Amino acid sequence: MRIGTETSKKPRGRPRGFVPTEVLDRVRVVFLEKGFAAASVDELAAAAGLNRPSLYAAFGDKEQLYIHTLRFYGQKSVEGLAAVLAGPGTIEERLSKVYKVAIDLYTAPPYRPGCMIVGTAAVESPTHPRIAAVASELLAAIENSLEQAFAASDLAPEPTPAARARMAGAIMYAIAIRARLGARPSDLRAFAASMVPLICR
Amino acid sequence: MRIGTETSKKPRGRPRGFVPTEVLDRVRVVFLEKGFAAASVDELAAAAGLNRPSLYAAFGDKEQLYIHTLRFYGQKSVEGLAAVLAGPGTIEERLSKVYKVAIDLYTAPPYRPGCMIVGTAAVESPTHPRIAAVASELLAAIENSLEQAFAASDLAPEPTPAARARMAGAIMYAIAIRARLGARPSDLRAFAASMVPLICR
DNA sequence: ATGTTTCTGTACCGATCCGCATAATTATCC
DNA sequence: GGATAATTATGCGGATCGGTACAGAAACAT
Repeated sequence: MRIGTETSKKPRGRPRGFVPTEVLDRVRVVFLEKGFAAASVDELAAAAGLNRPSLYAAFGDKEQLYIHTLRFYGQKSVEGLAAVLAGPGTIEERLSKVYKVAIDLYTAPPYRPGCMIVGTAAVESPTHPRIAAVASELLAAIENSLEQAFAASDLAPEPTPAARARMAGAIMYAIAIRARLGARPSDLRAFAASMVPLICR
Repeated sequence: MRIGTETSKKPRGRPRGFVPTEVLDRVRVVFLEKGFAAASVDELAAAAGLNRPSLYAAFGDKEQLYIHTLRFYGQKSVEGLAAVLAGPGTIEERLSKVYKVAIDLYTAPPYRPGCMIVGTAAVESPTHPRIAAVASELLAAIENSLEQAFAASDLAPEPTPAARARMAGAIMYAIAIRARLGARPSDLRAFAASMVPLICR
């Protein structure tokens, strides 16, 4: 099995008929809607546009495919978060932007899927420790990125940047859960707007 | 099918060999560990100590059994929350007690299961709207209970009790998620301890 | 005792599950 | 062109899935 996302120069045999990152992007949609356990490999292969053996050859079994997808999703999310936090404006404005972007993604029709980590990875943790480890890493990366932004801001030293980051993260997870349970985007925006000043006070 | 938890006086035929609430309590353990999709009816029946047909006759299909279990779990959780909030002490002390009780439940070995609503119901929401509805009701009840406690406290009118309740709820959901991902109880206690003064400020 | 009603237990159903064995296909290397 | 290497496509296979039919068992009513 070749690593799913590597890009070596000239492979020996027949070339792939697909782009691994595109496959992960299509598979993500299914995992995000149904979760790991309820998503069948048949559905995943159909969504990816290839057959089961190709999926297995490229990414391993269902758990490994899910982990590849989760890492792919999580890495892009963390990068997007860092990009917004590194942008212009006060820390309040940037945090508001973070929540705005997140709410748009989390409430995208027709699934209102929330966040893949909070919404689908958490449930598998007790029975799939490798999934739990990846999800924990990603949440730590998110909160680390938030902490750096707070540390670089001109907010009061108390609460500490770490405490603010954990709080901001908690609000994000709450948004993700409520989105997945069907909350309206307007309610989530109001929720975020009411929390930002409390985090940045 | 008789309603699972009713307690009529004198049923006509052969009496049940089980107590519905005890069955729900045993089934809850399996659902809490594996989630709805990954828990098989065979496992559930074995954990409950009865056969599949008896489960179906008493509670309906797997989704209805899960909903019965979720309501049973959620109602007891809401009652426990209200009891702690109605107890003695300042609002800070009572909120700390709420988190302490929650952390103990959420990190109970060997599964560190977190909360059934956040940890297992959320993932099914896009594909099982009835589960989503029940989960939303329960979260609303939790936040409503918190809001009443804040409204009855002597905290400053700003932030509003509703905002404090949503924030306190968000912290609780974050604790549940981190517990299910394997966080250590001591870290969760430190997290809760750092958040209580921010909520009650 | 007889009949009625309800629950229990066995056994089965078709469908779906995940993973792979095998063979055909398509590329590079010599 | 021939050999090698990697991917694709077909299809199977054992297991498990959720749900139920049916007959036996245990209570009440009369």
